[in-house]
Amino acid sequence: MPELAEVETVARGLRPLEGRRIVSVWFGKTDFIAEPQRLAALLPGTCLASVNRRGKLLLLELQPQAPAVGASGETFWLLIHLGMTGQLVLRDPSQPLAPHTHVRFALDDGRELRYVDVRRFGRMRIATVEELAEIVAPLGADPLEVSEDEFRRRLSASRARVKSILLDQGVLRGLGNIYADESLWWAQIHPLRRGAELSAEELGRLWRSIRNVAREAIRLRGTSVSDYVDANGQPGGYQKRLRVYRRTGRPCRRCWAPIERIVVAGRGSHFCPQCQPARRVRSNRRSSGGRKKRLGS
DNA sequence: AAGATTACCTGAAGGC
DNA sequence: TGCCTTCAGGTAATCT
Repeated sequence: MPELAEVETVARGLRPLEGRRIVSVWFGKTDFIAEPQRLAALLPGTCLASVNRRGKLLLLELQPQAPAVGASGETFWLLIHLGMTGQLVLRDPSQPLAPHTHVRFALDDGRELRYVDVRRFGRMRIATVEELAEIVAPLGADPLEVSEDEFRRRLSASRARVKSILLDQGVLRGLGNIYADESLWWAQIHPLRRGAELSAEELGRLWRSIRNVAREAIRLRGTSVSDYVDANGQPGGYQKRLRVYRRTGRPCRRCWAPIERIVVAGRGSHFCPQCQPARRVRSNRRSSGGRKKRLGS
């Protein structure tokens, strides 16, 4: 599943192509492309000026070389969202086409950038500067750049399940099901807990967990559980580090209790029932006096 | 009206 | 063996 770390890895793999020119474009199925004609008309002859990422969205900046009739000549962006099974792979044109190859960008160095997507949950479109600003505006904070204070403020503003909040791209951009589950395990927070009921300490743990998981996942070039490969067709390495994701019934790496799976926000959610209690942990039985009083508002 | 649920899409895997 | 059902999940649309 392409999330922050996978898309970042793909972006880094495409960055060496900056300065390359797109010679021609070939299309297969186009039902996941916003305006295929616009792509077909605008892309050929453009120069790839930069490769960037915003959350899970890839931004390819394209510079027209000789402004065509009717074209403004200004730079524009090719936006690519890999959805769930999308792949962008650099290949030699002589290599056989993988099934579900839907777009091929022929480059001026003789190579070919291919978009492959079994389920076609991915999206592709052209955007002007103004359109790009509109598309990117609703996205939330970058998990690696957000301050701890800002993170706490954003999460405690919602009464939704913390798992849902982490998946909400308008709160944080780039987290998906895998890294949400993994981060909650490291922070020892149950996925059904509500954002507004998390303590400052719990939110601090979650903030740090997300940063560590995201950084480590990027370092290991993403998680490959089903389809994900980078721009060179290579799988990532973070699947070896997974603590809960798709480990239902297997022992928790911290306490040996069997990992459980429930559905939250329509997504399989994996957690340790012992390390990630559904209710806030009572501090200490022996300190008597029952549960701690919450500070009055 | 925020929060929860469903549709989209295809292949793998499990049940009988 | 083969057919049928279920599951996987990012996002937009729809429901409550």
